[in-house]
Amino acid sequence: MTNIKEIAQYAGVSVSTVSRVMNNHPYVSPEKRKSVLQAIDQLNYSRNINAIHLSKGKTNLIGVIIPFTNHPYYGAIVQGITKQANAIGYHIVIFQTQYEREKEIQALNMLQMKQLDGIIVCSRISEMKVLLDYHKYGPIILCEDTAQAELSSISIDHYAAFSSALEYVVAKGYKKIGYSLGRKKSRNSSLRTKAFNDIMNKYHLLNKKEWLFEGSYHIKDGEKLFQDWNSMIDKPEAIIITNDDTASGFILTANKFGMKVPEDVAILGFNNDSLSEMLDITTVSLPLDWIGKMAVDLFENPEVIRHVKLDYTLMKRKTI
Amino acid sequence: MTNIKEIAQYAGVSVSTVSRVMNNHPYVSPEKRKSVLQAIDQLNYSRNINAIHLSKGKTNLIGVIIPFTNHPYYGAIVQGITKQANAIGYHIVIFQTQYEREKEIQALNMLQMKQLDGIIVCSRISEMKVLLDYHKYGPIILCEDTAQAELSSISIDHYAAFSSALEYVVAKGYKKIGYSLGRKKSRNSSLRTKAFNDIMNKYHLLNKKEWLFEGSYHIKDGEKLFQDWNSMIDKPEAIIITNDDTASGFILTANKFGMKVPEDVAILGFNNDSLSEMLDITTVSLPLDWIGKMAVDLFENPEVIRHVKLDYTLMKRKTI
DNA sequence: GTATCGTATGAAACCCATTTCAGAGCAAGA
DNA sequence: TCTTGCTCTGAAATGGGTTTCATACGATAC
Repeated sequence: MTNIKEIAQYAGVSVSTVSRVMNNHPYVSPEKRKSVLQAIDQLNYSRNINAIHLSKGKTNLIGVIIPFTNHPYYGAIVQGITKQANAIGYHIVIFQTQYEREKEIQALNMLQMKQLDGIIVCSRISEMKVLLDYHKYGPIILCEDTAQAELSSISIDHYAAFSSALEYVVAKGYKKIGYSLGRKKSRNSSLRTKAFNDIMNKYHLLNKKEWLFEGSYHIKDGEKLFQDWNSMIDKPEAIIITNDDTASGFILTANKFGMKVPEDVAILGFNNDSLSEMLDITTVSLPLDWIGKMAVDLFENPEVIRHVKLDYTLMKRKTI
Repeated sequence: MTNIKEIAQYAGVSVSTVSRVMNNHPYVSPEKRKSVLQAIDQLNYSRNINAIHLSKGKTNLIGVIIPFTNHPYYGAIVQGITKQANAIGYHIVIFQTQYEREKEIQALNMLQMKQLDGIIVCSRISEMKVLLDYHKYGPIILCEDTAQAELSSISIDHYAAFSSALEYVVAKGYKKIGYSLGRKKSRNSSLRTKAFNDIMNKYHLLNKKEWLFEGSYHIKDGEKLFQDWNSMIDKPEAIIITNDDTASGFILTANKFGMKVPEDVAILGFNNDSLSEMLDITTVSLPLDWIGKMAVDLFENPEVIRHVKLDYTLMKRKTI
């Protein structure tokens, strides 16, 4: 591998001059620039970026922590992140945790060791104080509803979004209402739970423990959700399902069993996936690609800690 | 930031010894090891990985080139890659090209500049010779059916898979058969086209140009596909659709228009997504996560150029 | 005529670890 | 007693850039 020294020799200049040419610095005479360029071409030189990283102390790499790659919710966020990151000259390293804490720590360690310039946490496992601990090594952006003074965040107001969804269900006249979540203990989930409890109290509606369903991630989970619901003696008449994938699985399974939505059970989903559009699922549209874009924006301005909230939209369709 | 030198000083040893401790080399006396460990703890030291990368000449990073992140096909492959890569101590950098050549070149340049130890190309844009050009900088693994002597590859035998799908359609008695592709000019597509032409010739069936549909990627494309099909005067009675996402979009749209599958039009998909299972779509199951896993295996053994072919399975369900 | 400023250039310091090489000390085998 | 051979250690070379600092020169300002 030829290096900058050889180029300097070949071109009859100093390494500084070569470096200046490579980085488009001014103050290089046209003749020297030309001979450097020639040397680069002749010797087929390309810089060793690891040396640059070492020297500059940055890598133009952002770590992205997600639980799954093959999921529309995270796929959409990652899409948004990638686009914006590319736009500002960054690339992203994917950390697929499958909710294993260790994988998340790996990413944080890479921040500490300077392999990453920053981290975007789409779904968190560790406690907040662990993240705060690592924040000194570089910006950590949270995609969750938080008010941490030290960490910027970008999120949807899940409390409000869920509330408005539930208000809509109530307004439609449903009284026996259930809901489903992914992980019970995630930040988003707890906000939704709070919203659910508050609204149900407000209208003095029955809030049955069994009508909270867990483990809704993928389309297949919707199948299980239907079976759980179907095996109940006292069934909720409407279910707010945490994402459209699971909602779709529920509805398609229901149809197989000869049941109709919303006649037999009303469904309201989240995310406004293209699948939900196809199935005419009433859902709360979340601007996922914007979350990604904004996360990168926040990363770019680490001096200013901000908590950005994005808007949601209720898409009224035909499942409730 | 404290560095290895400071640790050495603090612990009263040489940097070599510190390095030995960090890398678990033998031949360090227990006392020195202990004092180094203490120093590390005291000064809260962590290695600068960029220096390690520079020194070792590798980064434990694999680039992955895909067109989209939010797509089940690539999501599944990436899932497989990530898992296996993690297992051998690697991380992956995503290059989402959206079929822009420039993005692909970016990845190749990062290989050249040693930011990546290798590249897995899930969907290629550039001509083969471009890739061959960069192969000298590190292993490039192709996820496509190729016989390149210099590059390892992992693929499904798309010719055989498509052929057997088509044979099945023919055996079901269909004579007017169409098919859809993503990009017409991709390697996989051309294999499918060849298979289509061969089989149609074999059975002396009509091979109409208009019955080849393009641009099938996402579920929404299925909607358009249906409309295209529906507006035809002379319609094919069966369509082999290049992926389950598009097939699902087609079927759901058809249902909205009051048409039934397979009564009004028979559909056969590819990939065996969970959505296809839900919708009972007859499809060709492709082991996508295995593609990912095998790609990493091939990357790991760059001395041996291999062309691995994985098996497919026809999932007979209810849309044909 | 002199002070000042912008352009141009190279030497050297700096970023930070790994790894080779040489040598020291000590124990076991001949 | 002498030779191997193993354990342990540090100096120095190596990987390859960026950037600061000092300096030189020509041109403009006063």
